[in-house]
Amino acid sequence: MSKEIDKTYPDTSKSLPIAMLRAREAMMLSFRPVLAKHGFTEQQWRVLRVLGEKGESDAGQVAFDACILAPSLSRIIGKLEKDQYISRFVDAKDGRRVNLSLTNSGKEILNKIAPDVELIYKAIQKRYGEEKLSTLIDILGEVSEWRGR
Amino acid sequence: MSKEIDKTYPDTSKSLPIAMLRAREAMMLSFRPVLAKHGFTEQQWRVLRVLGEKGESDAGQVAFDACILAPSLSRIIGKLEKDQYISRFVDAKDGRRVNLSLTNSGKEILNKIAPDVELIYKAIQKRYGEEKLSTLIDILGEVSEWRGR
DNA sequence: CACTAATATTTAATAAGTTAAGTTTTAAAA
DNA sequence: TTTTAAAACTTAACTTATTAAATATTAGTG
Repeated sequence: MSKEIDKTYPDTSKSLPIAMLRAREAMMLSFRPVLAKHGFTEQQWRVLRVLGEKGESDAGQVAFDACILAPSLSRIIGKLEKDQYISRFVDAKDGRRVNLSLTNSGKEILNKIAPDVELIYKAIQKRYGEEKLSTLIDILGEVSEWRGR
Repeated sequence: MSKEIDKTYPDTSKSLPIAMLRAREAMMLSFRPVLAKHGFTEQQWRVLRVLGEKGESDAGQVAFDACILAPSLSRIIGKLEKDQYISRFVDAKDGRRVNLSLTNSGKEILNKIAPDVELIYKAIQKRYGEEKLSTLIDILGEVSEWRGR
C-alpha cells in the first residue's frame, strides 16, 4: 500500500472555470490597454457596447447583457452618467425601473474606440480561424444555459 | 441612402470575452455556494487547489496557475496564512522568492470540500458530455496561448 | 382599500482585480 | 568591486465583484 495523494478533485488544468479564466485573460491582455488608452475599464466598455447595440435598455437588462451584477452596475452607470456618456431616467410606466441610453458623447466615443478593438479581434480570428472560434462560441453558448443540477 | 447604425464592432453575443464570461458565470453560480458554505471565495479555493496539486510552489507560480495577479495573491495568501491553511517561507536559495504550501489544516479542508465540488462537475459533464467539454477545454487551451497580435 | 409579497434598484461591507510605485534581493556591467 | 539593471514580491489607490440588507415601487390578497 503506497502512500498516495488523496485526489478526489481533478487537475486544475482540466477545470473548465479555470480554463475559461485563462483563455479570457489571454485576450484581455490585448484588449485592456486599448480601452485604458481611452480611459475606460472593460466593464464600462461592456456597458457602452451593450447600450450601443440595444439603443435603450433598463438597468436589469444591461446588467444581464454586460454580465455585470446589479450592485456593480449601479456604480458603473453612476460614473458613466457623471462623465456624460449615458443618460439615466426612471421608466414612465414602472417607477422601479431605470432606463439607460447613450448620449451623443457616448455614441462618439463608442465609434471611436470600436475600430481599435475590432482590429485585435480580427487578428485573433486570423490566427485561430473563424471556424474554430465559432465552435468555441457555440459550446460556450450551450454551457451558459447551465442552471445548476 | 438609409440612416444606418454605425456598426464597426461585432454584436456582444459574438464577443469571445463576453461568451467566456457568461459561460463561466453560469458554472460559478453552482460552485460558489458550495465554497461559501465552507467559508472560502473562489480565488482562495483556486489557491488551495493549486497547492494541493503541486505540493509546494513559489508565489509567482501559484499566481500563474491560479490565474491571479501577484498583488491580489499577496493579500489572499496573507489571509490564508493567518487562518492557518497555508505556510509561507522565504526561499533558501533566492531571498526574493516566497514558497507556499498547505498546512495539515489546509489539506484537510481541501479534501473535505473537493467531493462537493466534484459532484457538481460530474453533473455538468453528464449533461453536456465529456467529448464536448473536452473539445471546449482544448480550444480554450489554444486560445490561452494568445499573446497579442 | 389596507396588507402582504414580489420586483428593480441602491447602499453597505468585505474581498478581489488592475495599474503603478516601492522593497528587497540577485544578476550583470562597467 | 561598485554600480546598474532586473526579478520577485509587497503596498497603495482606485475600481469592480459578491453577498446581504435597505428603499422604493408595483402586484396580488383579503
